[in-house]
Amino acid sequence: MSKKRDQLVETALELFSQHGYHATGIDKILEAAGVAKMTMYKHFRSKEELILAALRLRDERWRNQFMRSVEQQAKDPRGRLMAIFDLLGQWFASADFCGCLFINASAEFGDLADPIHAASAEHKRLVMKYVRDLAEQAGAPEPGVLAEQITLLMEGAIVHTQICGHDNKACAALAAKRAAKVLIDHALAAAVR
Amino acid sequence: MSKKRDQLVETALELFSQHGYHATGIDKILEAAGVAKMTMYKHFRSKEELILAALRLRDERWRNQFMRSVEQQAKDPRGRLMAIFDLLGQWFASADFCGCLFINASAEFGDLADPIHAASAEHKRLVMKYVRDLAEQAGAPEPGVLAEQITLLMEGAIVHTQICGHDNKACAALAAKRAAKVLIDHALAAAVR
DNA sequence: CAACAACTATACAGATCTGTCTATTCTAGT
DNA sequence: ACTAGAATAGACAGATCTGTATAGTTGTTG
Repeated sequence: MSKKRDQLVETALELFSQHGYHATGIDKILEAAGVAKMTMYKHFRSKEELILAALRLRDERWRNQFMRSVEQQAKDPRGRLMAIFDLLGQWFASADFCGCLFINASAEFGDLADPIHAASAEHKRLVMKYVRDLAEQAGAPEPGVLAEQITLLMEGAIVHTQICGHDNKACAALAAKRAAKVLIDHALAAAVR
Repeated sequence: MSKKRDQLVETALELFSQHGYHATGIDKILEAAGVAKMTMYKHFRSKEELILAALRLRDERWRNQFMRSVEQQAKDPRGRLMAIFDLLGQWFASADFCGCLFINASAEFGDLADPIHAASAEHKRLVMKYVRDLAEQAGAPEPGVLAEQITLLMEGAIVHTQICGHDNKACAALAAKRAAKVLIDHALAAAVR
């Protein structure tokens, strides 16, 4: 489509990740992207729309990479559920880890009716649905419950790492993985019975 | 101490909870608290110091109430670990639930060196230490590991509820509780062996 | 070349933000 | 009742924010 538009969304994504949404002014994004202000307002009606566009891009990219990595890391559903936490560990260890953009967005835009908050909720819903599908394939008798438990561990690990730092190499991811193993084994053992 | 100072911190706490830190201007706080601007700047050098004071108050109150409730809800350490999630459920169901102020602060002030971020990290450290003590009393062979797992579930439940809403009565708290039960039983079973 | 769309630079409006200054009033302790 | 400290209102500076308006510059395509 438009090259300038892509540059804008890309730059916005980076700056929002690093400094948050309110703290990142339009002018900073424009300067970093090398785009004139009027060009931006041709593409986006407001800052809110730019945020939403950035979140859409992030959601698409993150989920695609997440699902692709999970599926190439293990072939069986149970292994894939476990692989989730290895991927989190890699993510946490990356230099540009700034936490989850959607969790951060929900923190800044707390109103449930806010479109930005709604976009975050939708992202989490989609991630959880994917985990649920894996749990179902693995034969969990209550895939929804297992998926929610695993999702809680994921979100907890993300937040904990963001707050307490990721010096201790993916510590939270390891703890989450151990916990997930117990929960998965427990759920699948109940299935066999 | 100073009545006006207390009003300021109290009001700041409420507004920061509802609208976030950057989005809440000094003027809004002053108006809501019924305090003049110069009075505030007599007590606090800057907005950052007001935020830190609000977080200190919150940390003290939240942890005190949390520990008191946990300890009166159950007498044995294992029951207390489980009781954590009943308390979370009550918290989530309260009308003024806005997520965890410290998680939200870390989202807005992402820099680990930021004093506000550091205050959040310290709060989480203290909460986890308390959980660790409970795990130790319960006889967990690796109390640090169990504490981290439980903490991850707590933070996950908080974030998930904030993002996805708490209509479905403390749903995330229930899922977390079920997961915690499995993890605790697993840890303590290993201890007996 | 001509025409049309995309983009740019720059100034601007109007609001809001943090923090300062001054001059006045309230209030509590001796 | 007097005085010192606390709090007040309100204006102000200077920065920054979102969004608009204008006029000029590219670049592509027929």
